[in-house]
Amino acid sequence: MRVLSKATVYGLRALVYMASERERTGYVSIGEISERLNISFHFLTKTFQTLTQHGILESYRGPNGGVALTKPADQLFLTDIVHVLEGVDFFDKCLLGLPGCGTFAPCPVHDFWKAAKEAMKNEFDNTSLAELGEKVTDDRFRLVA
Amino acid sequence: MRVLSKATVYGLRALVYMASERERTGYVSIGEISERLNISFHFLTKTFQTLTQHGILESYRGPNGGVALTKPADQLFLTDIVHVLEGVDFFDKCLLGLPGCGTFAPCPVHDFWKAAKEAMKNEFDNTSLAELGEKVTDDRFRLVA
DNA sequence: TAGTTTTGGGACAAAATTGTCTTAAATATA
DNA sequence: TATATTTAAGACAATTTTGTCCCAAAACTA
Repeated sequence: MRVLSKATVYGLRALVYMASERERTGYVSIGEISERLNISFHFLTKTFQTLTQHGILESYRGPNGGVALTKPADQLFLTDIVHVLEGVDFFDKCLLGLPGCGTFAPCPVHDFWKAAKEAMKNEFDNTSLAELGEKVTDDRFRLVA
Repeated sequence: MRVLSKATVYGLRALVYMASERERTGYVSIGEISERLNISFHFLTKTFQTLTQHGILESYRGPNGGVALTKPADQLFLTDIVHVLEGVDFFDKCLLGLPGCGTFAPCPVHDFWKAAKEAMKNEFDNTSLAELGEKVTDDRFRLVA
């Protein structure tokens, strides 16, 4: 049951890593993140560029440059990231791929799937990067194989 | 939120179509299904071949040949199909893609995701092709754009 | 100013998924 | 037996996703 593309998975892991570095101030370099999390530097860079373009991150070039969250981590939610990286229709797709599947013209699994999506969206709406970062900092949860 | 590959989506739609043809006896040709559901004939054929190889369908060649469910539609569940087309580890994957993510070494979203997967699996375990086929027969639900 | 570090952006390659086509094998019918 | 119908199987192409590489632009440091 694969729900997120690799680009999104890497982006999320990287953002949670940033959020987990609580006390730290200033920019974090993409090189550091990619090393720590074992993610391809260039691939992550591209994902981060779209996050920057969409206001999730701000970046700064040069020595001591890098990226930083534009808001405190407790104000950035999974839904925000997923909307940018997977599209705003992420929680709005038919399980059987039918375009325009809805209450008026539903597929046979519409009712169940609608509920499942809502539960998922609810969780994503209420889970912040800060919350996930803390779990990593407290060391009971991991971000890397 | 895309969960199933196109191969699985097409396969499922086709199977539900077969189940929806209640009174019918004998084989249904792949050509008929692909026409009715607007699915590429050759692509569907390949998916059906793997379903045949895994005992979900039986096939018969020649005039009046086609495919048929190996069991009554009320004894075939979504989980059966998904296990064949997506793999038996379908309900067992980490949202963040970490290999071996589990209670002992969880990712930060493990608890939520585990529950979500269980809910999903529970629904798939208990939804039969017959149930979905009926919904289509009764005409309140659709399988095609 | 020159050199180093870092992101930005594009070209490009590899791999996986999706889709098309051709031929063979099995079966029925005339 | 010859022909038509249907699935089986594999080659192949197109598309999307994933991954790599190179060079430019921005910023710091000496």
